[in-house]
Amino acid sequence: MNSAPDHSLNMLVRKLESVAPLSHDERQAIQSLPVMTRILQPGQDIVRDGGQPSQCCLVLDGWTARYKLLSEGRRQILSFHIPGDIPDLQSLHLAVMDHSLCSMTVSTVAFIPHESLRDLTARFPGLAAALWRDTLIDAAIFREWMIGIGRKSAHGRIAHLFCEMYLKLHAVGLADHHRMPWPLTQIDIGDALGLSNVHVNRVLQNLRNQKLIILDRRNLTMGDWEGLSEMGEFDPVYLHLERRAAA
Amino acid sequence: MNSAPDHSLNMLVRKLESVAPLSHDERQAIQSLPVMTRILQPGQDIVRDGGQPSQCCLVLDGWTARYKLLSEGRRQILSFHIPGDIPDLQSLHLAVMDHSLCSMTVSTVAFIPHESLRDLTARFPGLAAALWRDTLIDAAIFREWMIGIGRKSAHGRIAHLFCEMYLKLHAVGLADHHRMPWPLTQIDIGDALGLSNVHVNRVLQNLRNQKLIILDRRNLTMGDWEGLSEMGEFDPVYLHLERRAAA
DNA sequence: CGCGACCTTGAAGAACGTCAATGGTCGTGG
DNA sequence: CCACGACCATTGACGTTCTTCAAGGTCGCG
Repeated sequence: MNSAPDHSLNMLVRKLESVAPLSHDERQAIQSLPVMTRILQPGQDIVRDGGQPSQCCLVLDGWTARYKLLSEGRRQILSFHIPGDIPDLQSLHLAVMDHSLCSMTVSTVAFIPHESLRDLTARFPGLAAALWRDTLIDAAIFREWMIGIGRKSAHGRIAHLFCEMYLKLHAVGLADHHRMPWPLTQIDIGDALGLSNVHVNRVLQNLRNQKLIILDRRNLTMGDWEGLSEMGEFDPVYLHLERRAAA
Repeated sequence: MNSAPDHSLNMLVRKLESVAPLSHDERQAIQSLPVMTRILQPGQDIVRDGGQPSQCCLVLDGWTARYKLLSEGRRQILSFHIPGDIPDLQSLHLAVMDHSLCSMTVSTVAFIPHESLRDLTARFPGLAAALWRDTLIDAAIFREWMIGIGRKSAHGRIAHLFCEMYLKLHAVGLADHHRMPWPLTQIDIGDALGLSNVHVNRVLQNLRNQKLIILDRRNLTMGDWEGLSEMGEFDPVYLHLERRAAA
């Protein structure tokens, strides 16, 4: 148990500041949240479907994913999360988990007790609004995925996922020059987009042949942003990344 | 403009009370929110993709839906909403709409200014939490739809939708005895579940032949709840309908 | 009566899934 | 250094679910 005021919470401060300016007190209150940090191996469950967690999980390093298992080994991945995200923030107000959360890579996560977060949101309505907003963006991303899975071709879905993850990573300084780390397997991509791994493989080869992407050694370079975002009908409005309007 | 304390806001009081007990002051504060009521014809847009609404919409009567249009006339319906829902509550914290909202039937809706809601949530953290929770359930339903569209057969998806809508309607007293109003066309169902209307038609016929449903004159009877929920792998946990634990 | 919206039906085809086998890569341990 | 195993990518053949297109048919309503 590590309750020292280390800098793991700076990540949260920066995240929330990216959408709304924080007062000194608010910043202070976040910094003094109790946290417990853990390092996870790939594929480890953090919270499980049906569980009733008493803490939230802030991702400090690595990729995590929410998913749900169905009969006969089918799996649907619901979202990918990168440093700065709180993938199970909904558990603050929904007692029982309706899906699982796991690490996709070696990850570092910080756990924050619900109790502390509830206290924080009661004392600072502005922070409550900021966290609420965060879960709303989450929901917007779910909607966008639904649109892809429901109405786009495999090519479109994959191109869209690349565009989305690039912008998310770029926003926290983890990608640049249309190049990003890509730790996901083709099975993972398929489970996220409702496709078989075989079909993902074929589409990826096709994208490579078209020079739209270069994908090797867990790194992805987008050779043609315009082409990919058109293919995926990608419009970043749903990510609600606008810089704060008021300084 | 109708700011009289009519009973349209009772619907909201009841909704929020179904998850958390409200204090007298909180109830009072809700009741005195300013509202403007409107009656809509089927298929009318309430808020449009790209818009920046300054009010939220409480459904008093009828069904509404959120949707997004893509190129070549493709449409993905993202959710259906029934009386008591606030389908665009996310606009309180996300300035620009990333999808549209429209009426599916003749509907009555009440508009509540963002300003008033923001004031309400700043004064009553408990109400903020209750509304927040409402948007979290929304997100849980998105996730569940994603699972269906991504990993279930057409039969499973349709059966699941029937189960979900029945429980939602039942919870607000609009359905009983496994019978409910069903105002949606087969095209609507297809656009919600990522299917063509032709295929929806064939699956519905099959469900009828199996005596799983009776569907006529915009009324749906579920002949075999067990069969349908098994077919749709339906587990209502994600609806988070649990009655309040504390009295 | 006629129109529009919806449902139904058939036939053909595309996109994607399943199954099964092969090969590549990487870390581990002998 | 090499052998091994685990996991992942790749390939081919084949099936199936679902889509598309096109043509009626039904029903309610002005």
